[in-house]
Amino acid sequence: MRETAPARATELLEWYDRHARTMPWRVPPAARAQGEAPDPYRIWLSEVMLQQTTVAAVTQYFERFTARWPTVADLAAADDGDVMGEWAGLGYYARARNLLKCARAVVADHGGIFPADHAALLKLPGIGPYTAGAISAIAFDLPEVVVDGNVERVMARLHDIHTPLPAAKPELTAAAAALTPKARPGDYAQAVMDLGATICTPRSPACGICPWRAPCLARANGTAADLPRKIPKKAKPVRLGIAYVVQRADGAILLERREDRGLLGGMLGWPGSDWAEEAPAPAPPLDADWHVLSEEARHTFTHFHLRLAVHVAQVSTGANPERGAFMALPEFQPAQLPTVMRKVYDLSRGVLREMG
DNA sequence: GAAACGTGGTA
DNA sequence: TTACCAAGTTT
Repeated sequence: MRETAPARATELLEWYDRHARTMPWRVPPAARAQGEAPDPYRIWLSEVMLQQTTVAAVTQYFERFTARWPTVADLAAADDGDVMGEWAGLGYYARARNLLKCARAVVADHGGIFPADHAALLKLPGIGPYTAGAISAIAFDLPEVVVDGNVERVMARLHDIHTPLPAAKPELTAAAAALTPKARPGDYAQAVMDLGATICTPRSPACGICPWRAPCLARANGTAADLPRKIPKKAKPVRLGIAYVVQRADGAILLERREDRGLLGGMLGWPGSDWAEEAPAPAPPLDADWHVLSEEARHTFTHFHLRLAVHVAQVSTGANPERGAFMALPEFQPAQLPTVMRKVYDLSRGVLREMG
């Protein structure tokens, strides 16, 4: 093991001043130096969207949300279904449910003003240790230790830590705490994350142009690309199910709102079976002449692969389903469906056209 | 501590 | 095609 000089926050801040990425919610370092402060609502919204989600995916959702709901009070007053529909496609839908709960708590308990304090933020729905620190640091420039996946990777490499995650978390947090400066903590937090996203990347890190290449132990020892170590993930089982797509003669579509918990909770979807490793017996929502599509809808979730048989029927205007409710065509927006449900719809469109 | 919880991009 | 990965939180 070689020796290196310790890393310093100032080296990273100088790099950030020249290379900060542009994001719709971000106040760039030059503007911040002029005294411009970020909007805590926009920082909170972006941070919740960015949980386990890339900047590229978040940006368009962020623009739509803030155009439709410019303030936390606007969001708190929104219809639940509208918010879930706007979130559709972004994933981890508990975030959207907690987003609404949090907005309403900020209005009801904090006068519509986000608290700056880490402990107060942590009590709000959907805000955990990382997001509380990020809001406190970025929106209020408080010297919080902000540890996300980027920071864990950067610290593991800087100190050549081989302990696998998540056991390494306390060690990596301590390393991050030792580097967090009292000056410009908001810019510093964003700088480490930008570094992790653009230079100290998971695969093929660009060590040659890294502002911390001199102090980096993993760079010196040639281990950067192998860090951080992680516990291997379990294999995903396959689950099977049936989705029922029903169109009424007037064009209306049969949908149901899923329960406010668990997988895809609160989202619109097709009536259907449970999803299990055993193929389900058909249990259609109404009697009809069902057409079974030759192609299944395939989708992979966090912890299982899903194969959905798609059953399609056209019914008369007087049809009375046991489940779900008909939605008129102008109101039905496929973009408001979670991706797996949109895949089912896309497969059904050809048959629906033939029937209608 | 471990599992549940989405999706799209990339190798 | 498969597997890994991304600005985590909740139970």
